[in-house]
Amino acid sequence: MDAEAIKRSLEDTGLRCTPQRYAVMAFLMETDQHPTSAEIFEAVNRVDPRSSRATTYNNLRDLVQAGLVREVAIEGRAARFDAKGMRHHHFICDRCGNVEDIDWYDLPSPAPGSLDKRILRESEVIFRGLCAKCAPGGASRQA
Amino acid sequence: MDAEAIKRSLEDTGLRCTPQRYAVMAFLMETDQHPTSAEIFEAVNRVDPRSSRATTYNNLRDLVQAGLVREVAIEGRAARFDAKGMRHHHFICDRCGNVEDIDWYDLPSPAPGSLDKRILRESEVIFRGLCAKCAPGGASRQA
DNA sequence: ATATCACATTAGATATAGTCTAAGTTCTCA
DNA sequence: TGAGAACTTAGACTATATCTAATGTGATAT
Repeated sequence: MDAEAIKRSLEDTGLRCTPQRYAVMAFLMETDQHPTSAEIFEAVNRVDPRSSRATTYNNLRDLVQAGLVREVAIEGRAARFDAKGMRHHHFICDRCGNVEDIDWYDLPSPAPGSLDKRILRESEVIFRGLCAKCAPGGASRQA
Repeated sequence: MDAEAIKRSLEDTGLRCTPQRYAVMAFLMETDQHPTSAEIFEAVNRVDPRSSRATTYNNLRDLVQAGLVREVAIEGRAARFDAKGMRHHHFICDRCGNVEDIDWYDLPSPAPGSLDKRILRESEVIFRGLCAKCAPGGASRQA
């Protein structure tokens, strides 16, 4: 996605396209690494040092509220962030904490009645388990 | 589950059945509220003040490691804990952060290949969305 | 043009959640 | 009964994230 498209997607949600906000969004769209806020802060300031930690947090909050970014909480670790592009599920490794995207596929609804009145957010779910590196026989590097 | 059964389940995993640890486990088994560590600490000490915060955290860590308890991370909030009884999925409300159990049902695996070498943990997943209270028309109390 | 005002950024203080340390206690088993 | 392992504890510490108050920036009206 080009600069103009990012700018438009920001403004479509009522957010100004500031250099700092743009940098966060652009970085999230070009990576598939599900970075933490600290990693985003570093990446943005590596290119052109011009965003504070507070602004990085502010912008991440705004982008999540605007529905452009998803935050993924992980037990005992910093939250990770993911630009919402195409619908997809997530997989989090129980051992190293890495987050991976899983291509979208339809999941059946829970037993009728058990989710009455609840609105599932597009039925995107989080799977847990051991990633390729951490599974027995894998390279098993701790992240 | 009675006291003896809790004691046995602890010792089966190699953990001593201390009063503090027993209290944490018993509280988690009798509630369906997915409490935070602070709530567990308070509940335990309300009955008989005899556990420190550090011990509560230590025991929660031990119980999670032993596979008797599940920790559920939530963006921007304290982790919540859940005694693993019968297999079940989880639902987390995007608005109030409440966690609900969803009765177990089989989910189809992701598209073949997309999880190569990954090991799904029993295919229990976390759904996201709006709970009954927070959905439009619901009572909408913030938790 | 420029005044105004809402939106945005910033450094640093503060809050919250959770971990570590070092000392003491209790259990187990030889 | 003594030794070592497992456990508990208060309080210090760390990590993550939010808040505050001052400053900066850009859109709009006049």
